[in-house]
Amino acid sequence: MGLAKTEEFTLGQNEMALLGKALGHPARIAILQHLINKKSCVCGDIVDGLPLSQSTVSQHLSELKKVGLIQGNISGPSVCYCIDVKAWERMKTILGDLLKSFEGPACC
Amino acid sequence: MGLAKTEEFTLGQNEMALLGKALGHPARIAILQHLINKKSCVCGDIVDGLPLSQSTVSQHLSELKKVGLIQGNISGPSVCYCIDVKAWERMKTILGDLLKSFEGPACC
DNA sequence: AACCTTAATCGTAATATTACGATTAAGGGG
DNA sequence: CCCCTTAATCGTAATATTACGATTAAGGTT
Repeated sequence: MGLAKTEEFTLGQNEMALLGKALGHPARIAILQHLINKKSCVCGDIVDGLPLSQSTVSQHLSELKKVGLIQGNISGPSVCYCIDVKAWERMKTILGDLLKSFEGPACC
Repeated sequence: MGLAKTEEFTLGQNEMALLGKALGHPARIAILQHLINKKSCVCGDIVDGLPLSQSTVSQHLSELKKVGLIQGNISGPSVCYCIDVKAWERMKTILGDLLKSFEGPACC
């Protein structure tokens, strides 16, 4: 059906999944890396650094904004995007815990 | 177009994105948690623990298998799924590095 | 061999995602 | 005020994802 049955899973599982989904496209990874490296946070610069059209990049930015990982601050005619520190810390905790939670060996 | 332009991004970005995508559904998170907790690795038990049909769970299992995170071992009439230790370690490194790579503060 | 169990695959439908060009809205600069 | 720049949104199209029932294939059991 294309509609994920989110209601049937725990809040934690859904939160992890939303974070995973946000990281689930190379353009969004590239955007985050750009912001992490603090090359610049201006939207136009992000667009210039990606092999995608302005409208497509804008869509990816709004997906990242939707899960709270980035924040957009209007700065004159342009917009400055930055990592949201608290959201990043939360992701670090949530995904970090998942990654740490498996200690081998495999069961079979 | 619905077709991600993977060729235009780096291998690292694509690898991270594939891992993110694999984690991008609560059912797959639940499956991984089940295997991590080693409640059992039998496919039927995984199906019983999820609010989804057998065929849908099978699809999620095959997605996880596609990115290498899990492995299926045929055991008589049933199949035992387990975390792939090496793939998990790699994910830990790759996503862990990304998570660690941002040290605030935000630029604006 | 006939049968049951188990899990993958097929067929199908609904919804989501990705992408782009065009348009819009908002902020400066002349 | 008119124009240019900037970035969001709209409209649209192609492809992907999610989900389920039905079928298939493979392994045991009797």
